[in-house]
Amino acid sequence: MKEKDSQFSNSLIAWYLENARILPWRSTRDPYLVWLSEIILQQTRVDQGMPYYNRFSQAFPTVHHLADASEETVFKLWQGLGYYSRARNLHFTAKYVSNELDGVFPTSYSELIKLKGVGDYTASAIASICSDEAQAVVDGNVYRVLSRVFGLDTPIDTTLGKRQFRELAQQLIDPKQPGTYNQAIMEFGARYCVPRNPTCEGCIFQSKCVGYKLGKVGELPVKKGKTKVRPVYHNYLVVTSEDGKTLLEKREGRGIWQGLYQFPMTESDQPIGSALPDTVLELYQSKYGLRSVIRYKEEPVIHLLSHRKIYAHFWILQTEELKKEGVDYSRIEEFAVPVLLDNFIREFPVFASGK
DNA sequence: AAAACGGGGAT
DNA sequence: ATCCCAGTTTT
Repeated sequence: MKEKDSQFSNSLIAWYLENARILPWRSTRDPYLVWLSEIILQQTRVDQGMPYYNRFSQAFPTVHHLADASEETVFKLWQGLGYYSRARNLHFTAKYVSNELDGVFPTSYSELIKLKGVGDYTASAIASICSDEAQAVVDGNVYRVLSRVFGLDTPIDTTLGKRQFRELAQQLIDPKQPGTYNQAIMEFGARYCVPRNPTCEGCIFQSKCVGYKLGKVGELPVKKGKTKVRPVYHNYLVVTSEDGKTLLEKREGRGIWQGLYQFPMTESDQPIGSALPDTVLELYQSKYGLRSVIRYKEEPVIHLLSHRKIYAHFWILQTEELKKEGVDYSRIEEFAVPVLLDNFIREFPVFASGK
C-alpha cells in the first residue's frame, strides 16, 4: 500500500455517488457558502446544523451581508448551536474578507488556513471542494473509517496519531476529484461506518477491512484521553420590577458562553445553600428597592455540557423599578442567551405572559 | 501535550 | 450513563 490505493478511493466515490444525501451546501462551490457550512458543521451533526445553515445563508447571502451585520445579530442567530467562539470568529473573518480582501473569499489551503476559526480540516475541505486542491480532510468520520479499514490503532488524540492519519488520508485522496473524495469518506463514516454497531455485513470494504478481520471494529478508533466533567453551581438573580423590566448582562472574559447575555449571577464550585448572601440582598435593596426574594424552584436545573455539570438555581428578586438599566420583558428574546437560560425564560410565567 | 469550549442525538 | 459529532484555539 505504499504507492497508491486508488481502489479505496474509487470504491468510496462509487458508493458516494449512489448514496450521497442532497444537502444545500453541496449544490454550490461558492467558497463563502462552503465556508459557512463548514464552520457550522464543526463538531455538529448535519441534522443539527442544517436549520442554522439555512437561516444564515438566507440572512447573509454574501460575505458582505455577514460582515455588515452586528455581532449581536450573529450571536442571536447562532443561539443554541454551542461553541460560540465559532460565531465570533465567523463574524471576524467575514469582516476581514469583506474589508481587506475586497470580498474575494480565498480558496487555497495556504490562504484559508490563515483565517480565524479555520484549521486544518476546514481549510482542506474548502480548498478541495472549491478549487480542486488535493488536501485530505481528517475529521471524526475519517479517523473512524481509516482506523478500521487499515487497522491503524495509534490514538487519534495524540500528535503522532494526527500526523499518521493525515498522512494516510493524503496518500489515499483522489487527486482528480479531491472534493468528491473528501465528502465521500465523511459521508461513508457518517452514514455507514458509524461509531457503534456498524453493519459490517454488506460493507464495500468487508474483504479488505483490517478492523473487521481482527474483530476490533468496536475498539477503533483508539482514544487516549477522557474528559472529566466537573460540577459547577450557578445562581441566577432574576430581577423583576413593577415597571416590567429585568436585568441582563453580557458575559465578558474567557470561558463558557463568552459574549452571550445572562441574568446577573454567581458561579462557584460549591453550592451556596438555601439563601442568598446578605451583601447581595443589601446591594439590590439599596439600588432598586427590594420587595421580595424567593427561590424559583427547590430542585436545581441540571444542565450538562461536555465538560461541566451545571446545577442552576434561579432567584426571583422583586423590585420597585429598574428604569433605564432594565430590559423590557418583551425584549428579552432579542438577546442571545445560553440554552439553559432560554429554557428558563420560556417557562417563567412573568416573562412568558409579557408577550 | 492537554484543556477548554455546547448542545443534542444515538445506544 | 456513555460516546460522539464535517474541530479550533488557548494554555
